[in-house]
Amino acid sequence: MPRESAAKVPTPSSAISDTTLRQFTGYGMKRAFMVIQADVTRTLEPLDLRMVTFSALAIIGDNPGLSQTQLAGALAIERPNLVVIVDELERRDLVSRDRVPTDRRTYALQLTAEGRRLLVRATEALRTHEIRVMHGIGGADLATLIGCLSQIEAFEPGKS
Amino acid sequence: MPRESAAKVPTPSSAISDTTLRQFTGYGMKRAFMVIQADVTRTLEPLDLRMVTFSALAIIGDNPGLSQTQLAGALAIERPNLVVIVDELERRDLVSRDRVPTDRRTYALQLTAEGRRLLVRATEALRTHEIRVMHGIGGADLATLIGCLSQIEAFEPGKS
DNA sequence: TATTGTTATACTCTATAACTATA
DNA sequence: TATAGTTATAGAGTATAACAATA
Repeated sequence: MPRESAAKVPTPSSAISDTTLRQFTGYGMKRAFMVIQADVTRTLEPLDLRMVTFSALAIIGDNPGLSQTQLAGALAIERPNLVVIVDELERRDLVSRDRVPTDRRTYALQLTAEGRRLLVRATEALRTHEIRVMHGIGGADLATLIGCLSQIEAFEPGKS
Repeated sequence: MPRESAAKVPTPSSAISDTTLRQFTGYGMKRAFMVIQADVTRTLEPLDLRMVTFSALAIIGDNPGLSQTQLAGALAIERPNLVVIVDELERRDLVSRDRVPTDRRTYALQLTAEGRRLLVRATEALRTHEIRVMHGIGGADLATLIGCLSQIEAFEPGKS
């Protein structure tokens, strides 16, 4: 890949090199994730959902009755920030906050019927879109990709 | 994976399921990227660099003389937000803003000698850390991973 | 008229401390 | 005393409009 112009001259028009960053898989992950994120945002927009509100619905759907602290942990966000999210979902009648008799400090979160319907619609829309994004990737490669991601996610700074 | 408790009872202690989200490769990418991001942040901290300031140094190093508009494009951030970043790098004497005689509106960005030294140190530190994070992934799988990421990055909403 | 860098500003996300009510 | 949810607030990060200098 020869340099066409002398050193210290700005690259002709807009062909900027990122060779140094490209050596890092983490950089490729960021670039790829930005594409996915943009597609997810676009897909959820007509349903008036953001990535985090969709994720909240999905986690509540998988764990009916869980507490806000547990949900915050699953979403990896701070409890204070979760409050406004659950506020919005409750206001839109997608989620209910039910008092727990055995511990009146906590709420048991549930999807409402409308919450369940919206979760199903959003999940199907995202599945369709993800297939398009991953379209060029073969089945075996996709399995390898998922395995690699799990491996990375399992990394702990302390070990090794 | 049988449910141990009756429906609508909070999950015992803290074993929250994310089955619905796990079907999406994008979710796995986000989780994996969060781990990488945390490691990168920790690695760059002693060098007083953030992800974005390191990336700026790397792009300037690969494209000496480029303009701030070009750098903003390469980093995918808005021009106004880049100004404060370049301000900081210039104040720390890592980057120079040189006037271009042929177009006195633009600056030609260059790494200083100290900027080059810091870039090398940071790149080596990150390389070591990335090897640890990717440690469990075989060579062939890593190549597949990188290929998949490129494929995803190349996705365009319009096509297909 | 268009573009580069800049300022001001606003909006979202995220993070922390402190409060209340319960345990 | 400790915990769940909440409030207030501050700090990042990100986005847009508008300006001065220059083309």
